[in-house]
Amino acid sequence: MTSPKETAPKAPAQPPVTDRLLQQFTGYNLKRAYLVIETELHRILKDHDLRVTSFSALAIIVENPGLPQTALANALQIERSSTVVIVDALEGRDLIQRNKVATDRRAYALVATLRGRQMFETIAALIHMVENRIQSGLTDADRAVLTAHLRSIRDGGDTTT
Amino acid sequence: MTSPKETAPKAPAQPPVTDRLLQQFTGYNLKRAYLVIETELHRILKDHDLRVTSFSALAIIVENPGLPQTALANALQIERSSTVVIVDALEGRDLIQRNKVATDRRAYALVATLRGRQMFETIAALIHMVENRIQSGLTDADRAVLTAHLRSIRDGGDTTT
DNA sequence: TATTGTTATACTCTATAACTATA
DNA sequence: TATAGTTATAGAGTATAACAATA
Repeated sequence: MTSPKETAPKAPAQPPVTDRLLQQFTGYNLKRAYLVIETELHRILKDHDLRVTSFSALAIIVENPGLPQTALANALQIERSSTVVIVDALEGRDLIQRNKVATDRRAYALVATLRGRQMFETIAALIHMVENRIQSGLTDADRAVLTAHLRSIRDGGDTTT
Repeated sequence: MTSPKETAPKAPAQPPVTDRLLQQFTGYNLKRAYLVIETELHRILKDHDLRVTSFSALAIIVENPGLPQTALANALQIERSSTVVIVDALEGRDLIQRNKVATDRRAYALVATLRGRQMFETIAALIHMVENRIQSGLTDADRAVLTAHLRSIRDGGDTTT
């Protein structure tokens, strides 16, 4: 394998260079499949001036009204200090509010505004549409099998359901 | 749904906040499954002081000896100027070389050194092991189905093979 | 005039550490 | 003493723009 053809012919400029090896990996196929959805996700979020982290924050706040910033940081797996910027931005756009907590005057209770909930619902619907379109080549049975397999990989083997 | 329980109880600090919605998406399951492999990949690469982009660059150069930096930039989907830093680092560690091109004195022909090829092979073997371990819960048939499904998603529906 | 590689610079995202006000 | 949120700062990674050498 890998015959030493050290001499390069010309090398076209477009997308010629595919790395054969990486394509063998399931991880690579997984990534490529995920990238299809991620790209669509980015496109949708861009229309609403959100990045993935901001949208995740919004989603978490919508689904967990009243949580403090530290819990948000844990959920997003980022540092507390980094949430400040994100929360600032969401608050500045009137998508969420920092409410006072009666029992602990250090903490904030984060809640989504009506506007925030509406934007979240809108985006969620768009994502669902993308999902449906992308999965149009799969039957319901296929989809179930796929989900089971992904879960199996995620959990490190097993499942087989 | 989403009853307005705007009052927050206490909010535990650990990993309590799961966003129900995101978990419905296949894209999310895809991401979680991919993250399992990506995490392992990062761990392996860290041992060799490489990041994903650096390793991709090395892989591409190993598989396409002699390609110029512009082609590498295209393959990696980054700017030409950004390849300079990456190529500098790989060259500084004697993993690749910048060779002169007789026919075009502006360009370089990038080739991996023996050391670079060996490191690449070592890492590739480690990745294969991770793949095998992670897929241990899947039969060969399962794996084939999974790959077909991933391809289907990647190509935007169809395949059904 | 266009292209290869380079440099200088700026921008985005995140982490670290130090601070404040509470607890 | 510990914790919630904040600030200032630094770092990693990448893009943009201008440049020299060559085509």
